[in-house]
Amino acid sequence: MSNQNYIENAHFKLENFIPYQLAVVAESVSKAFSKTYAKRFGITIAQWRVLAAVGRESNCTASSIVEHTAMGKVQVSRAVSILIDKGYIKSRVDSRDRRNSILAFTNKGRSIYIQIIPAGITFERELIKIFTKEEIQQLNHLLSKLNLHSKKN
Amino acid sequence: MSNQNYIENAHFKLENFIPYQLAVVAESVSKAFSKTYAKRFGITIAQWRVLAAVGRESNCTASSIVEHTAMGKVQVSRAVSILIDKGYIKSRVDSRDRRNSILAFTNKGRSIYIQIIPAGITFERELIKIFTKEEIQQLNHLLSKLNLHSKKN
DNA sequence: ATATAATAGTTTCATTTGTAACTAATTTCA
DNA sequence: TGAAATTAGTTACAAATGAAACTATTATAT
Repeated sequence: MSNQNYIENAHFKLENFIPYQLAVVAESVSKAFSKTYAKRFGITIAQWRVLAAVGRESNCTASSIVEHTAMGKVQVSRAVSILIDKGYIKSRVDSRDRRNSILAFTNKGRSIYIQIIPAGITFERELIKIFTKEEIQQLNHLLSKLNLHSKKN
Repeated sequence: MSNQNYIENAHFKLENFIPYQLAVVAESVSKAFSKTYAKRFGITIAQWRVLAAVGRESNCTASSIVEHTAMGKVQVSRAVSILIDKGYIKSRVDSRDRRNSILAFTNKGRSIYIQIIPAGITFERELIKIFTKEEIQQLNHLLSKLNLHSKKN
């Protein structure tokens, strides 16, 4: 089939195009997910991720969050400063390397963390209810494979 | 396992969380894809989608693009007006319903369309080279299933 | 030692985006 | 008919984003 035929016969369909499908699915999942906490806790996706990272590794630095979250350092910096304003996390200077800020939950932050993570897991569980066990394994496998190979961009 | 344990043992890992994985993969694929045409043709992802939609159905309206592209009407409107400025598409008023603008390629637009679509297909082919035939079928199946169910948000 | 480079994080500024309000044209239906 | 509602598309404004420049601190190398 020649390229020209894409004009004559309109063979190319966006909705079957994998990069497009991925983008659309990811966006609608993200939106649906953020609805589960945006209003309730007044946080954004970026802030959710930062909370998850701090929960995983307490007393971490912003840099380590950058590593664990696929967010840029600007985005992390802004999310952190908003979370500090909201009273969810606190920051102190690392005395051994005064460039580092060490981040940790406040009590308030810990208390929303333990609500937010189970809610996320519930969301995920609901999301993958449409799949069989086999399909879930497939999805995990395909996503991590894609992830590995799309990183080197 | 109690919720509290997410604090103590840091069990929750963002990188295994499906909504997160989806978002990250989709973003890096999108970025890698846009690199294949952004500089060369000076267009954005939104504009790429509009071109694809016009190529599929010549003399379409902005509304039909909204239907086919999972873009909002504001986004389509802006992409269309930029593509008109760039001389890739032209717009005329529908005489039967003067609310509609009917969109079509200019010669210049048609000529980049027939470059851009094969380039997209090449990108997709490269992307899925990491998969077996079976995995590609699985990916298609999983994405359309996810798409179906995440639409009702 | 000290100049240079590298790292952590923040801020600035320009661009992009999303929501809501808007104009214009058409349809509905009393 | 003609007032109210709907639809197509645009615009205005505020918020989010990204790139690059910036400050402060530490590491490197001569």
